[in-house]
Amino acid sequence: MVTINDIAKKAKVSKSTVSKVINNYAGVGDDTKEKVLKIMKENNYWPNSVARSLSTKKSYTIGIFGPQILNNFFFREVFEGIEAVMGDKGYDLLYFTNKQWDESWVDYSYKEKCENRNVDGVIMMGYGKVNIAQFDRLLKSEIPSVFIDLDLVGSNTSYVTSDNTGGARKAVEYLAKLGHKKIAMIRGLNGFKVSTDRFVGFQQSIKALNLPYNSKWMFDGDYSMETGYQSMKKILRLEEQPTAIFAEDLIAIGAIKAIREAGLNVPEDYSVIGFDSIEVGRHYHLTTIAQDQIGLGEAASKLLLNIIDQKSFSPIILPTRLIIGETCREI
Amino acid sequence: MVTINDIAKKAKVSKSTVSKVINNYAGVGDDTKEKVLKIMKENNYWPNSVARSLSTKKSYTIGIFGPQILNNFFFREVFEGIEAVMGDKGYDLLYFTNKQWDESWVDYSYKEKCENRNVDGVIMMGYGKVNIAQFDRLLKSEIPSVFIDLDLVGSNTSYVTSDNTGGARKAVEYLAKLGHKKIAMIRGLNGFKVSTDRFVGFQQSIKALNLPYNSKWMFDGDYSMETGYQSMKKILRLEEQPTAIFAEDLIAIGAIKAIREAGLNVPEDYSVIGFDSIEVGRHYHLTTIAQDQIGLGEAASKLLLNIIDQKSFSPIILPTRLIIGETCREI
DNA sequence: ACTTCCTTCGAAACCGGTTTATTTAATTAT
DNA sequence: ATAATTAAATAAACCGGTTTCGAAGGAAGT
Repeated sequence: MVTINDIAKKAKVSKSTVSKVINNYAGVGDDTKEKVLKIMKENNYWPNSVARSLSTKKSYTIGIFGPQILNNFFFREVFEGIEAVMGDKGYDLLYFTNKQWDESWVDYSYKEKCENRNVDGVIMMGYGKVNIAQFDRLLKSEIPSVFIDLDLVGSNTSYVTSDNTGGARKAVEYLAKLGHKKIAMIRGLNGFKVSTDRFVGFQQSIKALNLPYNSKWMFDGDYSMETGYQSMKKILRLEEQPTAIFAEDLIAIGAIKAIREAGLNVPEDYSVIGFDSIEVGRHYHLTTIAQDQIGLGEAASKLLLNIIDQKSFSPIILPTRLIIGETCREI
Repeated sequence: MVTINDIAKKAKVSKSTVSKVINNYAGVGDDTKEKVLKIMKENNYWPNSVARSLSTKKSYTIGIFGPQILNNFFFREVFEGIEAVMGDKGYDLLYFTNKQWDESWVDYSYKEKCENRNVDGVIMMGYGKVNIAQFDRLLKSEIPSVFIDLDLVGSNTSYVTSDNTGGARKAVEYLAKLGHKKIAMIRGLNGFKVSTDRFVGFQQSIKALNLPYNSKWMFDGDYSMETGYQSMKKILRLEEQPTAIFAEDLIAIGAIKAIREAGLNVPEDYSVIGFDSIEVGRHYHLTTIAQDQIGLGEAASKLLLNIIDQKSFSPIILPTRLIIGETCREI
């Protein structure tokens, strides 16, 4: 690897002078500058980021924490949005794997991992509301951080999320507009803020529109087809039947599967409306409340860059959008 | 951030002693060691990876290059396999974004970016066969690298891929077993090795089984539903019709869409067999030749670790597997 | 011709670690 | 008691950069 010393030697100048050329600082004569640039070019030289970040404390690296986000339909798209914005600004992305730290030795967590790698900021995603104490030290630290879908704020922390409550209201209002009154809801993990918010929105609309609320129509589990499938099977056995199901996309798809297996159909026998708008849902022509996943990633990135520059810390709430597919009908 | 100097000061020893404790080197008395460890723990201290990698040349970071792999169904799963193995071994993943380099200034490419970030090795994926000259400098460098689906070897380079030729043969043989003789093939990007290999396997089987080959049944495009959709529309207009279609999953799904739009059905009117086994295909109950995406990521990671340790450089070819769904029928 | 003021450049310290070589202290051998 | 050996600890150099500060040299002012 060619270093700044090699360049200095070849150009017969000091490394400080080379450094000034690299950073385009003043105080270097035109001739010298040109000579150094020429030698840099000839040797394919580029200053080593690691060494540089050691002294500048700026690494042009953004850390990403998220358990199992790579095999998650939703977060993969968010990741894409992050890449777009961060790549544009010259940042690379450091994905922290879930390596086994010897927790007994030292309380080594998000904050320490970020400091350890000198990341300029970090995006946190895929975390629930439970056990948020684990983020305490990060929130109190100097490290700029943005949470996705978890409303945490701190000295250098903010968050980005979709308008989950409003989105859920939209879903209920749409179903109501189609004439549905008896609406079931199957939601994902109870400890996750997003699902709680959607449940709140659901209840708000039920109340506002004066629709019946039946606790037997409420289910939760995880964000899987299996949850939808099993919950729908339970619904199918109920005496008092709902006419519509509201559930996150993957869950909704599982529900549709159960409905079809029972010899019934969507939207003839049940209307189903999803939430998320993941790619798979489109193949089912699922009517759904769409989030803007890529937009979430982009917004999180822009917010993080703003925090890094100490310009703005305001949380961002993105609107949702009703996408009419073929899984709801008028009754 | 607490540094080695802070610890040294608090423990009243030199930083070299602390370093020896950190690395568990000999030459430190038991009492001293214990004292230093205690102070490290009390201060949540962990040695800074950046500084460390500057002197050791080992960063515990693996670079990942891949244009647009995040919005690609296939590579996202490969990524998951990489995370599993690398995370286990204590490596984090550095995803290189496609920032705009000023190419006019210096020939700054894969090799330089890797050196620049001190990555211990790099996994390259999503590249075609065309323009492989861009990898020349990387192949000749010291940087351990593994290509996925591109058969490049070098002083510290090897590759991992699926048995695409054999997989394609399996597809044709299966269709032939079901009685199909007229088989169309729609394949992805012409410049990509994987598609070329699959085409070779296809032709081998056609010849071996003495089936008719019709160049009008051969299409290429990219790895998209649109390619499948458009190609299938052309097939539907052909005078001499094939009875089966072989295409990569996403393309196959596009073809199925075109078939259904034409008022026909799968497998009644056409049998369709895919290649890849991406998650979406499962929702279509697609019969397909499955690759092991996660296995590819795992194999690439293990191979890379072997190259880093200078233990083994042999390319790895993973077998494929026929998954029988509901899109092929006997005729 | 002498001071003053820029401009250009390099020496040295620094970032937070590792590593080599050397000093210091304690132990063993003679 | 002295020399030789060993173990423990540190000083200093190093990794590849940045940054501060002072020196050297030339131009301008008087």
